[in-house]
Amino acid sequence: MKINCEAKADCCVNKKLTEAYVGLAKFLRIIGDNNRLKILCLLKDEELYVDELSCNLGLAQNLISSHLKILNSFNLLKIRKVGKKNYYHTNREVFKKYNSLLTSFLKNYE
Amino acid sequence: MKINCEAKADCCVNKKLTEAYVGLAKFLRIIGDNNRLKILCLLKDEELYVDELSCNLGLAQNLISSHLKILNSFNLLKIRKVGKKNYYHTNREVFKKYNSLLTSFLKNYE
DNA sequence: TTTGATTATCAATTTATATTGATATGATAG
DNA sequence: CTATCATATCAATATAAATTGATAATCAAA
Repeated sequence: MKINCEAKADCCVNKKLTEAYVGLAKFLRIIGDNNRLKILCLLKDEELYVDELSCNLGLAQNLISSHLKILNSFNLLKIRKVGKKNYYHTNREVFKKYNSLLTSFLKNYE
Repeated sequence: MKINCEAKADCCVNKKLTEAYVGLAKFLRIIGDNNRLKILCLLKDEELYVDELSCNLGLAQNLISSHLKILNSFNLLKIRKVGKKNYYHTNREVFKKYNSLLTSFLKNYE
């Protein structure tokens, strides 16, 4: 027996909505990594440069660097360059945006 | 020059906290998939059985089934079996738990 | 203007995850 | 029972992402 799928749900057909979900999924995967979560945690209320992150997390410098690049690719971070050092801190506006998107998604399940 | 890492941040040493973050990261990856987000979206306020999900999303039955298994592995869903059909709906308590964990994490960045 | 410090990049590898095709399982009606 | 519907499983493949090792780029001080 065939199922009637004529009336598809909004989240499957609404262009705006599906695009928002693609962005949301991407955001979730970007912060859904143990090492990136730790990086973000360290950057919670101070800015740190790469070697400090590397040292604190016990992870190779290039690994930290590549995770920072990934976080940066989503504009989750900002850099302040001082001499040789690159100080990273969080980009609160972008977090705010995805936080509210996520909140409105998750509140449907509470 | 060596960096002093004696005083590591809480999120790097606190056992309870780091474990919570491992769970959080896992949760984020589990819902951070486009198809699983769509499934959750469809299950927002009704229960559906596998073929309905498959039909609505235009995805193969076994693919839906495996995504449901993944969501289920994290207790995000509940099943109600009626005859041959398995109706899935969301497990609100678990969402609530991770939602609050996530909220308290993200609020640091607003 | 070379040296050391700091960070980024890159190719190679490993690990994780998603998808597909085929098949098995379980339930129900006849 | 047997046929069919609904779902799950499984091996194989494909895709994506993380990690490593080596090296390049960048900057500042000596």
